[in-house]
Amino acid sequence: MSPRSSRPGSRPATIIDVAEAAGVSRQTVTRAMNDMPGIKEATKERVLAAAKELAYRPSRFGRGLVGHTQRTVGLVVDDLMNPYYPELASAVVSSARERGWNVVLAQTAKAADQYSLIADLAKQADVVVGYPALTDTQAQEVLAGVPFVRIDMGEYTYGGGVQMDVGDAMGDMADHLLERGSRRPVLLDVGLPGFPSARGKSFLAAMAARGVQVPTVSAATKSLSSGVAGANALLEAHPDVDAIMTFNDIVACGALKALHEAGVDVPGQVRLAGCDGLNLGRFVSPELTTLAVDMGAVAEAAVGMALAMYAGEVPLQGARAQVAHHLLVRAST
Amino acid sequence: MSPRSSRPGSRPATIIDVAEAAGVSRQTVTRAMNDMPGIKEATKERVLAAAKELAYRPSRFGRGLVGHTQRTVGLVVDDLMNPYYPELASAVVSSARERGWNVVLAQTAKAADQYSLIADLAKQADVVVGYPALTDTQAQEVLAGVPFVRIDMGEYTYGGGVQMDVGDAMGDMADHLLERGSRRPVLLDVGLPGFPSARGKSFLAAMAARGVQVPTVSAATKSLSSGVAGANALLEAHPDVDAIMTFNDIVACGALKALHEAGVDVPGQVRLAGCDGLNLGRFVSPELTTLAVDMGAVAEAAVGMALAMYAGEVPLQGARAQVAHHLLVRAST
DNA sequence: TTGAAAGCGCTAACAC
DNA sequence: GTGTTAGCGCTTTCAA
Repeated sequence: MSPRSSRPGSRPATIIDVAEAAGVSRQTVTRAMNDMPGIKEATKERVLAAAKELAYRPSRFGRGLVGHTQRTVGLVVDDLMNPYYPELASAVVSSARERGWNVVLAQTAKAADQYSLIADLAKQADVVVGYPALTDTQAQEVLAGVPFVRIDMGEYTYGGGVQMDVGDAMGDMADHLLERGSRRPVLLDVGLPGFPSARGKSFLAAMAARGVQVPTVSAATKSLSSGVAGANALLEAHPDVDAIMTFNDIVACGALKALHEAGVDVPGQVRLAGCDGLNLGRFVSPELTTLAVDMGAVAEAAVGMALAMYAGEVPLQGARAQVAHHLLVRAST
Repeated sequence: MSPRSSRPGSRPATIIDVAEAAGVSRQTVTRAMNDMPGIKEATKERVLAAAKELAYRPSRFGRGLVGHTQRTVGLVVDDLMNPYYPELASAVVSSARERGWNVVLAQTAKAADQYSLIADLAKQADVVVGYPALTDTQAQEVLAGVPFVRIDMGEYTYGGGVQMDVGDAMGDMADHLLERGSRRPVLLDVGLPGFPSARGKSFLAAMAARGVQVPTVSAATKSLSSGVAGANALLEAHPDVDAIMTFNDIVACGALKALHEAGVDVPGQVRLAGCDGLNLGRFVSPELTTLAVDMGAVAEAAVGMALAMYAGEVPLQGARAQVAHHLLVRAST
C-alpha cells in the first residue's frame, strides 16, 4: 500500500512535516533531498526514510519561488494529428531540453476557446512559441509582455517570427521537374481559386521564369481529403498533365491516392512533388519528392529567439529569422 | 520598444514594484490583475498601466504556492517522429485540458540520459503518464511517490497501467481475412525469430483456432524500413502468400511499399493488415485495414487514472485499465 | 554537521 | 474600495 493512499484525506506532506518526523530542521531536509554536502550519512538516511514514509514531494512552486531556475516554453500547435506538427513539436522539445527548458503543449484545434487557451498557456510558460490561431491584435492582447515567436508568420507581424520561405528552392524544384522531362506541369494549390498561396505564386513565378506557363487547380483545404478531391479535379481539367506540384506533403499524399485510384503511374506518367519535407513522405510509395525544411533548424531558431527575448537580449517585437527550404529528391519525380 | 528591453539588466518586476509605481497596495494589484471585484475602475486602470509599463508578469510560482491550483501531467513518449506517439499525445493533451491540467512533454528517444530525463520530469509534474524507457526498478526509483501510469504496460508492473490488449479483435481480424478468401496468410511479426510478440501470438492462436496454420516472418524492429525488409523476406520465403498480418501500422506501411515495389497488387493479390489504427493508415493507398484502438479512450483512461491516484482515490500501485481494439476495415484487405 | 532567520511573489482573510 | 496581516513551501544566507 502506498504511503499516500494510507493517509487518505491528509494534505500532502511539506518539508516541515518531514523535518519533524525526522527530528531535524527544514534545512537538513533540504540538504538530504538535494544531495547537498554537509550532512552526515546517517542523518541523511533518516531524513530520506521519513520523506518516503510521508510520501513527501518537494513543491515545485516553493522551489521555483526561491531558485529562479525552472523555465518553460509554451508550444502552440494546431493539431498533433496533422503530421506536420509532431515534427515541429519533436524538434522544439529537443531544442528546449538542450537548454534545460521544459515544454508545455497546447493544441488549438480541439480547444473550444483558442483565446483563453493561449491566455492560460501564457500564464504557465515563460515564453510562447508556435502557431496560435490568433490575429496580431488578439495575440498582443493575450501575450502582452510574454516573449512570443510565431513560426511561419506569413503576414503576421506581432512578436518575433521565424519565416520559412520557399524562395530559391522553388527554382530548384522547377529545374528538377523540367530536367525530368515535364512539359505540362500543373500546380495543385490550396485555397480559393484565383488567390494563389505564397508557395503557389512562387512556383508559378519560377516556372514562368523558365518559360513555362503553369495552370493551377485549387484544393479547398490543406487536408488529405482535399488533396484527393483536388487531384481528381486536376486530372479532369488537365488530362495531359505530366507533373503536379502540390501545396504541401499532405495534399501530395492525397493526390498520390487519387492517382493510384485513377491507375496513373507515379512517376511514370505523372511526377508528383510536395512541400515541407515531412517524414510522412517516406511512408507512401513512391516516396515523395519535396521541398524540405529542416525542422531542427526551425525549432532552434524559434526557441533560441524566444529565449533571447526572455533574457532581454532581443526586443519583444520585431525579431526575425529565416530558414530555407531545399529540394529533397525522392522517388515520386 | 518593449518595456522589458527598455530596462535591460533589471530583474523582472514583482507585484510590489507595481504596487509602488501605482501607489497602491499589493492586494489592489492582485485585484486588478485577476479581474477581481471590489476595485474602482480608475484604480484598476492605473494599476494595469503601471503593470504594463513595468512589463509585470505575475510569477506562476508565487501564484502556485498560494492557490494550489496549477496542475501538470508529465507525458513521456519515445519519439514524436514515430506516428504512433502524436496520436497518443494529442489525446492526452485534450483529456488533460478538459480537466484543467497542463501537459509537459518529454521525449526519450532524443535524450542522452533517459533516467535523468524522467527524474526531471517527475519534478515538474504532479503525475507522470506514458512510455518511459525504464525498467520497473528504475521507474520505482525515479518516480517514488509520483502517481505514474504506464500506457501499454505489457510485462511491467510498477505503478498504474493501461493495457491495450488485442484480445477478441484478433479473432475478428482472422475471420475477416478468411472471409475475404485468404488461405495462405503469413504473420509479419517484430523481434527475434522464434520469439513472437504478444500480438503475433494472438494472431497465430486466432488463426489456429480456425484451423489455419500461419507461418511467421520477423522484422527486426517496429520501423518502416524493417517493414520493407521484412516483407521482402516474407515474399521470398512465401511466394504464394495471399494475406499479411503485420505487427503494426508502421510495419504495414513498410510492407505496402515492398509490395508496390515488387509489383504485387494490394488487396488484389495480397491482402494487408496493420495494427493500432493510426491515422497514417489513411495516407497510403490503399488505405490500411487495421486493428484500431481508440486513443481518446486510452488517454482518458490514463489521465483519469493518474488524476485519481493524485487525488488519493486510487492506490499508487496496482491500478489497471483496459482498452479494446476493434477491427477497422479499409481498402487494403 | 546542524539550525535559525530571512525572504522568494503571491493571494485569502480580515480589517478599515 | 482599499490596505494590512499572515502564510503558502522552499532554499539561501549566516550563525552555532
